[in-house]
Amino acid sequence: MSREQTQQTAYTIDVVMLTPQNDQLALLLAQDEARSGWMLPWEAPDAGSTLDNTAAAIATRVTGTSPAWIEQVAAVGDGMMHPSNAPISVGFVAIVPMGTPEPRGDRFAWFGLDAAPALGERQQTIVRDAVAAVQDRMDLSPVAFRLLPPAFTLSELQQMYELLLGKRLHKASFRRALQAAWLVEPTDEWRSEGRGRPAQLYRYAPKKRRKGRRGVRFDLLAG
Amino acid sequence: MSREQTQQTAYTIDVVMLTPQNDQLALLLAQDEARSGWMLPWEAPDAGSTLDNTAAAIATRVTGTSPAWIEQVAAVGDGMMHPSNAPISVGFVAIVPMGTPEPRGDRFAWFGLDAAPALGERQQTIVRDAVAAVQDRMDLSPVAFRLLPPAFTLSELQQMYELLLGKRLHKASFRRALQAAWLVEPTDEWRSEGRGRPAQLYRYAPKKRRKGRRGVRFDLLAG
DNA sequence: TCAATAGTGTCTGTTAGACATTATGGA
DNA sequence: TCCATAATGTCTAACAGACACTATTGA
Repeated sequence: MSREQTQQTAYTIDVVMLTPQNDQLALLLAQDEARSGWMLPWEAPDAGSTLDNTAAAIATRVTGTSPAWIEQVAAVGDGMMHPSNAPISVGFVAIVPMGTPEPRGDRFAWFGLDAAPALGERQQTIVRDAVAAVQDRMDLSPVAFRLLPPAFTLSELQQMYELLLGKRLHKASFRRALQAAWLVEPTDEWRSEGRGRPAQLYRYAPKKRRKGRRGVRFDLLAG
Repeated sequence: MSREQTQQTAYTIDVVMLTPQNDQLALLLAQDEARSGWMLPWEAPDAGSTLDNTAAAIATRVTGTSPAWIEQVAAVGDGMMHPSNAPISVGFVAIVPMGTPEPRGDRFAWFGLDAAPALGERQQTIVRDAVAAVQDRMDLSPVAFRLLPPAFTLSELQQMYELLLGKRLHKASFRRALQAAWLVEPTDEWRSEGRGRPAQLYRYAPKKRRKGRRGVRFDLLAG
């Protein structure tokens, strides 16, 4: 993120770091001294690193821990404002385990997704696409499990899915689907959480690989 | 695609153009004189154009007609060979209506996907991702309809879907799903295609918008 | 007539979602 | 005791896929 060179850089890598916080997603932003505002952490790439490596390095350096998941979202191009003067930026989403300590210094801070300050046009686009990408690709990747401690209750797991997907799920259906997918196994521990019946703890233990979804769906096709 | 400047360009836009041809997907390649081989059509961007506009312009110029669908696939980065010396390339997929005439000159040619000559590492990655992107996003976009003439038989439509998705579909289920989605309406014309009972012609006429797919699926989650 | 393709009806297994019920703790 | 939460069972509607059957043409 150094802007020592006033030189035009070829492109930047911008990372949208998300973490569960207070039952919603929080976004990590960096201070933009030049504009006395906030921005996504970004970097001009090192020659020789792959895009993914560079993005992962940014996430790791800023949060002090490895992201649970990181994936490219899209390249966003010209005609949009960006803290750099690079003609394009490649956006990444990273999901950071909950409870990650506040990033060092006051140059970074977490913001609730709804309470985040306005960003430049290009970074705003990247954030919007990043959240959509998480929700689209969630069910192809066991991200949720890496955001939880090794032992968790099924309610916690469901809440994590709901947070990442941005919608409520049906409890019985959720558990049936979990069981059918052979993803978790029960431990012999139970946890009492205030009121109500204690919940059994489970651990992530994928056993089977299922064939992809069947059939055709014409959902949303009418456009 | 001009390589007049030996200068390093910031990035390139590479377009994977696909069209139905002989019951399989065909890929449009350009001659690479410098390497006496073939390559994806690519271009260094104009300042001021968006990525999408540049990609669409490439597709239109090369094929002489507007693509039926075009979408960004991904940016592919460092450490991979590319006809340019740009550090990254942004890949796009374009679907071109069938029956598009051969591109002008002998600098371009269509190749069946399986019969295409080997490309550089980076472009090979882009082609692989492009085909996967078509198959992933097909059911969110009415691409298939734009590849067919305004009036078509349901068998033709199904074959188009099978071609784009790369898998066989069940006839009765396909038609039921079509009907449920209110996407087509019958005309009063019929077409006799050699043997067998003539098929009724349909036209694309989306009427309803359906809610997204429901529930959670944990398919493929065990990884 | 036979072969080939279009189009439809019926059955079955699966599953999402709704709802109800039991289980088990804390207040 | 009442309340809150966990966990599970049952019912229904929707739907994918299999299969069979009818319809209508060309050879």
